[in-house]
Amino acid sequence: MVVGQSQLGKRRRLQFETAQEKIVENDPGSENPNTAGKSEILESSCADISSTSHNIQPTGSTQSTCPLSLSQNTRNASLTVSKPSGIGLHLNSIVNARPLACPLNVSVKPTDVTYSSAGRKKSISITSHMQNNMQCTSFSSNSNLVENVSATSEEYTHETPPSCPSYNNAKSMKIIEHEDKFDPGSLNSGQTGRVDELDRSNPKKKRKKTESTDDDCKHCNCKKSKCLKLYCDCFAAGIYCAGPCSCQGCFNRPEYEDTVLETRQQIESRNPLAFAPKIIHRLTQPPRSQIVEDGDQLTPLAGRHKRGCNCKKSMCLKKYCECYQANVGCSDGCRCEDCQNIYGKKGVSGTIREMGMEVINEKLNCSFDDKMKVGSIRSRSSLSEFQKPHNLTPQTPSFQCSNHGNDASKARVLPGRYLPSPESESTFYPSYVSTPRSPKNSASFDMIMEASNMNSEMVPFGQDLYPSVEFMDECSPGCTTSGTATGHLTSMGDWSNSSRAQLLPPGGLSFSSLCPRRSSVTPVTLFGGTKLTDSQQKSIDNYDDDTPNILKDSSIQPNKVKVTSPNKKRISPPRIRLHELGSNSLKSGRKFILKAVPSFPPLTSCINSKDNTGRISNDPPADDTL
DNA sequence: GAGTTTGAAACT
DNA sequence: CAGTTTCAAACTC
Repeated sequence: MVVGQSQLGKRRRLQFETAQEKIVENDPGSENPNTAGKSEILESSCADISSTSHNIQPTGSTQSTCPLSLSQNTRNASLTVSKPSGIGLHLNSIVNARPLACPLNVSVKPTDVTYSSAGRKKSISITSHMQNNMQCTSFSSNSNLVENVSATSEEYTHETPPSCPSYNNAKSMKIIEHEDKFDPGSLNSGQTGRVDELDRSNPKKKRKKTESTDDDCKHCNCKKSKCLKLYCDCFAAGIYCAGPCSCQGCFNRPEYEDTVLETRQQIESRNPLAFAPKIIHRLTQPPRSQIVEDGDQLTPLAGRHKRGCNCKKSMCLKKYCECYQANVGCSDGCRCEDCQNIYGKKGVSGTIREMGMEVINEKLNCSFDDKMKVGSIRSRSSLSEFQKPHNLTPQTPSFQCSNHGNDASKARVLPGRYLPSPESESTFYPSYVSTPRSPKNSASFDMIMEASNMNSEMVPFGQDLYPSVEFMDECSPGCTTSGTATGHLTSMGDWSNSSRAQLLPPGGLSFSSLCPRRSSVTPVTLFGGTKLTDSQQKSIDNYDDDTPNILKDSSIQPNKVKVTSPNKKRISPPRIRLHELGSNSLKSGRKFILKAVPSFPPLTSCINSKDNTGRISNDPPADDTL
């Protein structure tokens, strides 16, 4: 068993978070002499876990795993996270930080979720299963994420930075108190951890080591930015600097959460999607023609860079190129010169997009509701299914509508598009955005991404960038395989009735970072079921530029389902590729958005057929017709 | 390990 | 919006 030091650092970071809980009660400024020892213990346990737990474990498992074992007070993983009050979940942190090679599989048992009090903090006992070499669960101190996970009662692959606590919300950040006081002016982040101190002396070594071990946890080496700019990988990823970092004068630390949040807001005010994932993955398996040879492997052009690169000299063949680094091909949006990106040269990806659009047109044959439902189901199932290695095999997904006799020809064409509420989706999307550094797993991961996300090439960016309503489905207990269905997203008021409700307090998720544009389920007619106009296409390419800031903040009130008036032109993702996942992946039905879209054309084939299959039968028919 | 190159981010 | 500067990662030696 080889445990990289970076991994140790990650573990330590986990330990950090848990330790912080205790520290908060005690003396935040004093170092706990026991911490190091605990850390070591934790590391050992983690190492054991990581070395042995490569398979996804049943959600029901109550054995504590690494992160949980970090808990100082309990055997079970007791992770105290603040209950966010509408503060943003920094999904990006999860997204970007996660290496493809080490997906974090976090399963949470709803029953394990408990609230310690009515206050902001709540204690959530979670059962976390590590997959591959995941060292820690990165809940980002964001209870929402945990909540969502719990709500799903479903194990899913959560792509998070293994060791880096994200500071999605200020409240949660406060929970995280480092065991030592940090002096931004004189210390670097490495000083926070004893375990890591040994590892941090040489950032470059660390970097190489990390690369060699597929350890993609963010670790910066900032000197001047104080880790408060996007230059800083940690900051950009929405995580605190910690163990592996060798930054100097770091303010990206829990102690300075106010500063961090303020800075973040400032940056977001400039660019609402500054913290959004840069790489947008495609939903479906690309055609053979879209697969490029990558050595012995075929690397699917699983996505593309959101904004595109601007390489001048690297020819997109080095990691200077963000596209290349992300293992995605360059697209027309790139301004690179002499592009030689092995994953796809500039201009090629445009073909993908065009193809996607055609598919969209073809697939828009299901009614909106059907699509949404299917999408929800698909997404849910996709998460559950794809998280399982055996399900990562590219299979021929079947569109649910078509599977049930709902051929495109039969299905009604519903030009409308719907924007899932940010609340519902943002929590997860980042989870599926991969980082490029683990090419060896990129294929499977991309599939996951594809399963969980709309093809960026095919849908407006505002859509595919985020998980969308479907993730609400993921979280919907009623739809989960675990059968802990309780909440119904259709009525947000039902939160209290379900574990999900408990987990997703009305208090609010803030997806400002991730879903600034999503207002809610909003029927739009932008795509009308026909070919996209140039402007429409352009909007796709510039999805992140037109998001009103207010949309970001609007998501702060999660308890309210943001039912956007149809007049509001939020482009919703055409769930065209939901079929790709295959009908068998459908676990149950959920009508989360139906009430939000009251005046929509009646559902028919897709859902009904789904009901016929007995998979989606729990929901009242009324919802379907809403 | 130091220095250089590179391109994103930030600034003007 | 374009040009410039700053920055840190990637890369080279």
